[in-house]
Amino acid sequence: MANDLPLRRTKRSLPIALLRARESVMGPIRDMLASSGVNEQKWRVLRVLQERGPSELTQLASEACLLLPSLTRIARAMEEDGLITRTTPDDDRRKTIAAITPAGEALIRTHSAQSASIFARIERDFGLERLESLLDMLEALQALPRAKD
Amino acid sequence: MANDLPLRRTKRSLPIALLRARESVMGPIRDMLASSGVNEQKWRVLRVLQERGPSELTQLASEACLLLPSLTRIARAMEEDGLITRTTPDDDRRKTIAAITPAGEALIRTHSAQSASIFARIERDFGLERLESLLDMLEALQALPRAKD
DNA sequence: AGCTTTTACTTAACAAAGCAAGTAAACTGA
DNA sequence: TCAGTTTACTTGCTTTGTTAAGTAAAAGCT
Repeated sequence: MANDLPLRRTKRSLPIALLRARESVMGPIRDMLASSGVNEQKWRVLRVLQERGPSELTQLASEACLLLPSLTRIARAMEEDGLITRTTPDDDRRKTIAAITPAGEALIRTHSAQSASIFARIERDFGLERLESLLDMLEALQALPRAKD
Repeated sequence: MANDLPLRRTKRSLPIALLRARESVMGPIRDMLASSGVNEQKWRVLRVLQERGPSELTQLASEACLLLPSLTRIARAMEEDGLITRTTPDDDRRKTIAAITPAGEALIRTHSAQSASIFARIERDFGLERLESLLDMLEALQALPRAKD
């Protein structure tokens, strides 16, 4: 119905901009983790478990931005590496509760200074106010009602 | 050095916010494409070729946010599907030039109204000014100097 | 010209993403 | 109580991401 598409003139693509920004932010983190046997996804899982405490896999997947099939496999590997535990609660044996282990917490501690410095750098170069504003917008974007086809 | 980490109190994570925002934006597009045999990546390749015209694979990969090995496979599949052509220019036979075919353009046309309406919806719900501002910030974030470890 | 380096991809190998289908436990309603 | 549904995962399969190694053409150096 619009006789002029929004993308036509500016050529700026939101999906591409999000991809590139993500790559910029996660690149240094990937580098940081490269030596320690955990990847970005496992790092996210550890961080969520540390902050939220023991969690059901569905909730954990949602908070770590992983699909359940991915988390199933990642969690198994992390349990084998001793970074997390998985237990089935007696009151509902469909569920699996994941929890971080001392080894997992140690791994986070190992990298916490470096991780903090990466984000401090972004905060400094990008500007704290601007960063807060960006986070606000990203959250708002995410909260937008989903279009139905 | 900071005695209070920026992430501590707010708990807002830029990587996660970027992931979630991307999922919000791309979800509807993935749904739209689901029926037509092309995925998100192939869609990006088609869009770039349509906008920029015939392109070398390296440049195309960079603009479509793909690594070259991924693009190699995707381009082969798309050529087999008749969506693009690949030619080797005589003046530099290392290169491969990809170009969109009429069938590829037709596929874009098939979805252009729906795609436009998805972005129009975002523009309306999110606000045009805010969206422009978000794009500015994402570009600035991406342009930040990369931290060296 | 002949040798090395650089450029532009391709191939290979393996982990991870994404979708669909499967399983098993809990719930729900006759 | 028992079939049907929902919930919470798990498994299987294909494609993609990622790193490393390989190939072939062009460019640069002597």
